[in-house]
Amino acid sequence: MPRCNDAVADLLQEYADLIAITGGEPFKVRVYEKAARSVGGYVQDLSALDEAGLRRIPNVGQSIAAKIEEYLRTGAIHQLEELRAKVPAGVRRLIDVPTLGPKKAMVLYEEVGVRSVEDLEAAIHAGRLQGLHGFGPKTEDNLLHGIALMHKTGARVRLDAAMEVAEAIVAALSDVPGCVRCAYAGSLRRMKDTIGDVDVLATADDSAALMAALPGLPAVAEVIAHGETKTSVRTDTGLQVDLRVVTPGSWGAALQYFTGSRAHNIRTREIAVHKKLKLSEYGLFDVVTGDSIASTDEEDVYGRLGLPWIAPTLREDAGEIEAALAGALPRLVTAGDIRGDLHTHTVLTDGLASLEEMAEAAAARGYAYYAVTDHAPGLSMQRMTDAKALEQRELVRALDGALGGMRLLHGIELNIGPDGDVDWPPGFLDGFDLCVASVHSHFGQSRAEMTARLVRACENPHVNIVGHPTARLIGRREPVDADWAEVFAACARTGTALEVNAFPDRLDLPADLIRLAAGAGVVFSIDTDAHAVPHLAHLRYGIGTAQRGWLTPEQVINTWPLDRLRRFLRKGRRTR
DNA sequence: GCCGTTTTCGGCCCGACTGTTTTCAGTCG
Repeated sequence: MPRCNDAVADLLQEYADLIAITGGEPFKVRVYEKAARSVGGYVQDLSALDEAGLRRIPNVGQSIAAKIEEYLRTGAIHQLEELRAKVPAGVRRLIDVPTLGPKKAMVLYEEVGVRSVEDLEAAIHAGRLQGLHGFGPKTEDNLLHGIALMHKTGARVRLDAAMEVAEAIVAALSDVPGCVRCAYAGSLRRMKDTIGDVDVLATADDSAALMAALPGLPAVAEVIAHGETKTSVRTDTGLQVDLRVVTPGSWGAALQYFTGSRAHNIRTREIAVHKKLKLSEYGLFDVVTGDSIASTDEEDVYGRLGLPWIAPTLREDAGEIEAALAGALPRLVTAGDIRGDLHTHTVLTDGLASLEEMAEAAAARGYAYYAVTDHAPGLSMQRMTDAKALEQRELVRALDGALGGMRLLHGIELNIGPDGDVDWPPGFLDGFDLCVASVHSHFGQSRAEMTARLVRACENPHVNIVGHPTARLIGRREPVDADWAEVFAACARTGTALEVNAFPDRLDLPADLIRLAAGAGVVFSIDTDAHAVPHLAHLRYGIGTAQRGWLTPEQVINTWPLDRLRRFLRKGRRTR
């Protein structure tokens, strides 16, 4: 189940959306949005807090604390219910369409009677928006494109959202009497960047108790199918969950089968056929005698096929079978290899926690080093100044080594301007231990412009890491268009690392581009881009993405010892 | 509705971009 904080954050965000749609006070909208973010990123669980505790959360005052209390006590907020009564749920979903905000959503609802995204699409095709003030032909095109983008990701959900649901269900089912083992499989175990449905596998001698338990879990809204060994449900967030139960002796074969991918499974079954064997979810069998040869664990199943165990993140039939047969599988980077996070924020710009709080949490994760990289002034809304950066540096130096020996690096997240230049001149950049540089604007440049822009950033002797290189937001913004081969060549030539941003709505670079870049000799930094303490735990998604890109620890700069990392960060600088 | 080197009221991030306008509203980051 999502944390209570997340549920409250969702409600506050919904309240903000509904105020905006109904034309409420703009300041009020921002306050509720800020409160939602603060609550979502707050370390302590809300349900453990009293009124005074709630009010200590930034941007939560008397009124919002009262609403949170009401929710914790009754499960609802009456002011929110009143707004919900005024605005159909589908109208709120309209603002999820890129380029469609609250104002236009309300016009569409009041003037044309549009009550959902589907209504909007139909209205555009029927020409019912023509003549409507503020809706010209270009707007219609943009809306249709936005809707198409939404449909493309379709019902797929973000990796972290699926993970939360899966982990809660696995935990609950593991406690069911008779359950021997339980785990999630499918695309979630392969760490794909979006998840269509959650596959859960369990073993038990008698499946009945597990079949009965799943529909009764609190997050379940609807039972789609209900049989003896398979039950499918839909959660209250609309995510489909399939539970499959096999006997304990079939665990390995079933886990292999349900982890997939389909293409990988076809390959492994072909190998079985050539060996006069049959591979199914129940085991690996001798075709002639029908005897079970292997089934209890995955290593055994792969081993009897003549293969080493293959990490789930590689199972896409993207060369892993050939590599396995040749004994050439990579030693994949793991969370345990990571010595530090090199892209993080604090309250100095748009983070939610102080430098001390972030650093303490990083030290608690056992990091040897940790870089603070707040936004540079080019992102004007963040109001960074030279003085603020220098002041923060003193704080960083004072804390350096003080938290369990963890070394602190003072970094910055620069903005790569339209022409590839960055926020500060070389003289000022010399003072930072490292510079991440990212695209935050002008996403629609042509391929030639964007390529030149990124190459120029790499050629800057102060730019160490290109942050979230494609700038995609999963389901919301397409990656920028660039000649990636040229960009990767520039990275390799100049000693510039590419980021594997672990934030679940980014996962950027994406895995396919990671493999291409690695082939060009590029090195990487797996970072969380954390804006709050809980975000530091997103590292796992960056690790999963890096593994899907076949990365080894050697190719990841933040697995390196600090002295080696520092040599890399020196790049083409004049000093240090 | 929150907050405080502007401190219990008055201000709240702000500039770029787009599409639609003919001077501006809406959206985005």
